[in-house]
Amino acid sequence: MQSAHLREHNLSTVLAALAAASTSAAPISRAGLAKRTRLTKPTVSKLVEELVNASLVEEGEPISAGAGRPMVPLTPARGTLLAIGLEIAADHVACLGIDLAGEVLSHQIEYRKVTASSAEDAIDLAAELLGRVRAEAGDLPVVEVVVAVPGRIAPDDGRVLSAPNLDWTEVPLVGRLLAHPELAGLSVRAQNDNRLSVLTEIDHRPGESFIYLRGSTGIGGAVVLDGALMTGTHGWAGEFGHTVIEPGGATCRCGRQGCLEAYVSYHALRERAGLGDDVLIEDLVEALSLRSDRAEVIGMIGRSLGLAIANALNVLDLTTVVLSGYLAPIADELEPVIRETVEQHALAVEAGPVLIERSDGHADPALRGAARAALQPVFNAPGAWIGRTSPRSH
Amino acid sequence: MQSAHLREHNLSTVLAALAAASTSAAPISRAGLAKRTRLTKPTVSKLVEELVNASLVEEGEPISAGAGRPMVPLTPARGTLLAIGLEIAADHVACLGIDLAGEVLSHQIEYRKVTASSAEDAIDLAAELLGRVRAEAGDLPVVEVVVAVPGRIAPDDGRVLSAPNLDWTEVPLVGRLLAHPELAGLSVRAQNDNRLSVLTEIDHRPGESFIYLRGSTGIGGAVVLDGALMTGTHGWAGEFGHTVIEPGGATCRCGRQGCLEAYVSYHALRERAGLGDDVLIEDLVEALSLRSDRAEVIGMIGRSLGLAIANALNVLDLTTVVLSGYLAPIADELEPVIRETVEQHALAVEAGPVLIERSDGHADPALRGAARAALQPVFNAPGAWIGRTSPRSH
DNA sequence: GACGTTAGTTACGGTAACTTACTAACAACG
DNA sequence: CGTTGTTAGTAAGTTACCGTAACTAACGTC
Repeated sequence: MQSAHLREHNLSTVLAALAAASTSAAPISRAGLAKRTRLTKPTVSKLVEELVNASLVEEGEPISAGAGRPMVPLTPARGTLLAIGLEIAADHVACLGIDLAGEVLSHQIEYRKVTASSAEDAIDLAAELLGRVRAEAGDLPVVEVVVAVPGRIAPDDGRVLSAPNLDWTEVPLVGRLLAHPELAGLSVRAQNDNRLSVLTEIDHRPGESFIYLRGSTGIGGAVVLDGALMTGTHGWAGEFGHTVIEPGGATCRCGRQGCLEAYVSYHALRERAGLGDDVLIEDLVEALSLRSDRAEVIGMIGRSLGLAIANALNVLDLTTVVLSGYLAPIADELEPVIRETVEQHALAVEAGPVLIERSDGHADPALRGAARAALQPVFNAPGAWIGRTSPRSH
Repeated sequence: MQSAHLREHNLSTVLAALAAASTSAAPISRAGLAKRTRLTKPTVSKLVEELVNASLVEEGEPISAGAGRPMVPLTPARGTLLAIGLEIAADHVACLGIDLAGEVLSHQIEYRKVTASSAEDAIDLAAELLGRVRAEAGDLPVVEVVVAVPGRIAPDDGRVLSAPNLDWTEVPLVGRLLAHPELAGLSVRAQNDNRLSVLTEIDHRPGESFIYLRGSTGIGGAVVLDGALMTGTHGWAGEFGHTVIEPGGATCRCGRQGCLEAYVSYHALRERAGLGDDVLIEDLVEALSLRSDRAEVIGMIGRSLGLAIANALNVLDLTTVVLSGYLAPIADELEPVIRETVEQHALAVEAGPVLIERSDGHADPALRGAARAALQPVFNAPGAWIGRTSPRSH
């Protein structure tokens, strides 16, 4: 490491510690940061001074906590930078703008059916919504734009390889977005929606390691190691949907046999429950609850998930599973079935209990996660953003 | 990061780059290190000077390569520090002492059946062999001792939880070893033998990501991400042996059903081939090759492995698989079967070919890996070893 | 033997972080 | 109401690391 990078590294450390503290609990002081980062007080003061001058951090009113001089609370600056999340889903397009503090500066959503033929329209709409968000946020400097898509994305150029839910194949999403004037000169990335959803979960479980399973159209997911999202070669790590749970079993929409999704995807469940294709994902659970064979269906879902989870836990040696999406509302019922299956097959249980937990169901975690991801460059390299913020308004 | 750590960090960087260069190809010069580490020549010179003075690095005779001043080749110092690997296996106990250059300073091995009742004897023998190694190496300062055991080890205190191959359960291995005078004051760690074997493989594939599968008594393995061994919560990540490949299938020795090991472990194969339990692991492949149903057996192994591999590849999103142990000699025959199964089930194939490769069969990779692991502290924190080496002898 | 080239060193300067010692602002106590 | 103790934050000076620029060293080539 070169000495010039040392400052950058420490700036990043301080800003990250500051953000972590202010999301979790009470804001933190310079002295507190010094303790957490193991840097000295003068060093932290200098770094904080730099961050405050650059409008990346703001000081609050001094707070007295018992004896001693009151601390000056530090928080990520509000309203100085704009991070933008976009979401393209089967029935809507949305855009969310947040600032460094995670505060929502603007939220735009349009409900519209997105299909293969309307791909261009959806992309145009996304650009338009993004334009509205930028305007409503007061034309702040934009950190980055991250687009959530329910499909597979080529890591190099942001092409959507396939998004079954949208009926998209080979859509050059990022390229098309960049062609719009609203996005001129911006940095745009696309990501799988499930992988972005998990970012919201990571915020609530800093530094933890867990498997994340999300039921939406298919079964998506992610692997989180020590608070960091595992990527894999193509950025697809944690795609549990096509884990084989029964060799030669039911045929999956992907053409393979015995995939988890052949048993517990939205479509598989809908068909099994004898429901029409007009039942929304959100209503699937409720529709199931009306049926007499509910327990049986829950049991089937639980055993299928349990097998996939057990294998994943064996390979990864983790002990925590977080259920999200339409799995979250039935997590309590699924838990005993999954637990039984996991305990039959997973090795990790030898060392202690496996935790099967429910996600703290945030509204639209994918969109929020996309915006959070768009914030990341600032925390990774604060130095690059010094001098590029809008001066504080209030 | 504190400024004092910067030096340590750069020392580590330089030493690691130096070691990497000298294992792979021709030794490297100060100028070469400067290029690789992106530090400047004067900085590298200063750091190298420190390492040379500390007897961690040694200079060779200048080598002229075309025009310009000849370079001074730098290599990790030989015979100044001792890293010790121990191995406790079903039929032998061994000890290997190497120096920073990876050169073998002493190798001791005793063939003896190790079982539950002879656990104490085996540990005594290990300590004795270690004493011989230290003596033969000339009482050099010992970096660390790492013990390879074919079983599960508690990460906190080095207890062997279970080692089916040795018939051990709950053996306080590290504690017992430390009680011997030969190991007084040394740092001792225990590790699973398969996880240590993979270190030898990592040396040959620096920075790569792959799944490692090793056939010995059971099917062990490891997951390597960007050249780093994945640990998991208990240090068991990559234990593929008990991946479920057929729910409700054959009963495994672990008591579960449908495990991979229930189909392709040494015992399972031996029984299937109708061989007695006097066939050594090393001879298993040869014994199989004499049978008329060889192709069928290979097919069964390949399909079983393929399923486990496909699921692991799906979850981890990796594209390379390395086969080792008794799987290595039949890797060429297994490859087409595994490939077919993987292509039927794994998603990664959509993005390109999955590579199924054979390990560069080193002799006794577990023991060698243990010694390599025992070397690691020096590369991680060279500063701590400055002033603690034995002065060069030759 | 002058020149170009590559390896490595020397001298110097900038910068970041640490040490020490201070001031600031409060509570508790008598 | 001052004194004392405690915690937050600042100021000044020092240390140490690394980078820059310019050098020397040791070769091959023309």
